[in-house]
Amino acid sequence: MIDQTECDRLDRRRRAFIEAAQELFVRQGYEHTTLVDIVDRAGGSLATVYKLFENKEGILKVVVFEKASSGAALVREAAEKGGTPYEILHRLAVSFQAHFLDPEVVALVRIVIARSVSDKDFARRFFERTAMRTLESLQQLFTNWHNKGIELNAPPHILAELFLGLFVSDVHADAINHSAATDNSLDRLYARIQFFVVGAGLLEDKNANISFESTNTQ
Amino acid sequence: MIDQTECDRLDRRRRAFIEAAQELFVRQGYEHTTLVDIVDRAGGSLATVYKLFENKEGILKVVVFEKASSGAALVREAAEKGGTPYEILHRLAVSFQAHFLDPEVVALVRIVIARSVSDKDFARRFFERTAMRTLESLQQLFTNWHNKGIELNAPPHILAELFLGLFVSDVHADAINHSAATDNSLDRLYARIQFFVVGAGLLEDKNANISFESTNTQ
DNA sequence: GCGAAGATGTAATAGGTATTACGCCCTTGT
DNA sequence: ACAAGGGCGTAATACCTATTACATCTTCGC
Repeated sequence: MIDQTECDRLDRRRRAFIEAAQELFVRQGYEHTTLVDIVDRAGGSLATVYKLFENKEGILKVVVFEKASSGAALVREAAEKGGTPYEILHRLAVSFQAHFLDPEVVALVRIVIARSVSDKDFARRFFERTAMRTLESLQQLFTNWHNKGIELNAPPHILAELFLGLFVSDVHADAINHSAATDNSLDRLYARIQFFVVGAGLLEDKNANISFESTNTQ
Repeated sequence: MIDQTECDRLDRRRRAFIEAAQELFVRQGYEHTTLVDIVDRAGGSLATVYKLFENKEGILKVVVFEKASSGAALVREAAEKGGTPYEILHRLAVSFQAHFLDPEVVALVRIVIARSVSDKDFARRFFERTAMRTLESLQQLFTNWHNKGIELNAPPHILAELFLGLFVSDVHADAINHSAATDNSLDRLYARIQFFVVGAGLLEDKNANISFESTNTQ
């Protein structure tokens, strides 16, 4: 009865709905997007939306949790390449910056923020699947270094929070201000990495600890 | 015709509406608060709400912008008491922490966040009245120090952003996660101040730059 | 082609809420 | 005490949208 082609057809519809919903939620917010909007954009039928997602909130959950990912993989990748803590953090920062400034990620966070305000549980689950895992893996990274005898200026969990905070705060600002007031230049990124590394006590080469004029490129 | 008592009466109503609206917006969000909810809580009449605020959005704007304040005053206060940069920043951090963790401020930010997502202009105006002014005054503080010959590891505007970010990120987290996952202990605050001061290159006493075990109190 | 399972399009339902309209009643200054 | 202006309470309007119902059309194995 239900064979592969059936599944494919439904699945294509499903994907079309999800994509349309995501696009519209991002552009107008969840509350101001109607199911008819979604159907108009995705094609198909209202009845099918209800068959697939049960109700409007169902489609939101799928949109959000199908896309949500933690940064733990990025932490692992950066660590596996080896090098000094400075080098690893530098790589990680670049990769975090790329990840967290991806417009799709910002848009996703915007949706989640809007929803979280009136739905604690939604906020909690998203937080657990993303930031909390990233935090844990960062904390592990710092703990490993500490166990190897590398001195840190603060406990690993504090450093993990601070490091992730450098990027999450930008995402929040972007999401809330619609990227109005953010400077995402490389200069800024490097200055922040430098700042973090020095603050954490992870900079072996004290020469790099220089007055800021000399870091300007003009 | 319109005398003092008239004004007082209307004004009391106005305040009651604003207070009720704030309370309800905070608890259920702007979208899920009806004008009837507000009237039920504040007393008075729907007709009066429209007379005073024109429409629903009008009352939101008044609630938000009547309460919004920048942290510039806190920066000025902390700086005027004098002392080393370390001492000033420490004072400022404590005062920022108190300000930004005030439940009323968190709640206000929550309202603004929810609204900002679907109203760029609203977000921009709020940002300009609050964070931007605080940033400017922090930047001025760091610039003054730099002009006095104090070496900084990064340009003033980067440091200002980083310092404010330490607190704003907490407010955002609180607002979004409903204070679910935040640790607001003094230990954490002090570790963060220490981190910032070291990262910025503002710590004269290098002895304080110690491994974290020795800062634990057991 | 055929028939059934299921997708589609459309229309009806149902509930909610911003906004307006209007007559009553209380406050207030004289 | 009175007249009037203005807040009060309520009901009506108008619109929007989630959800359901249903009849029709497609698809696909056979």
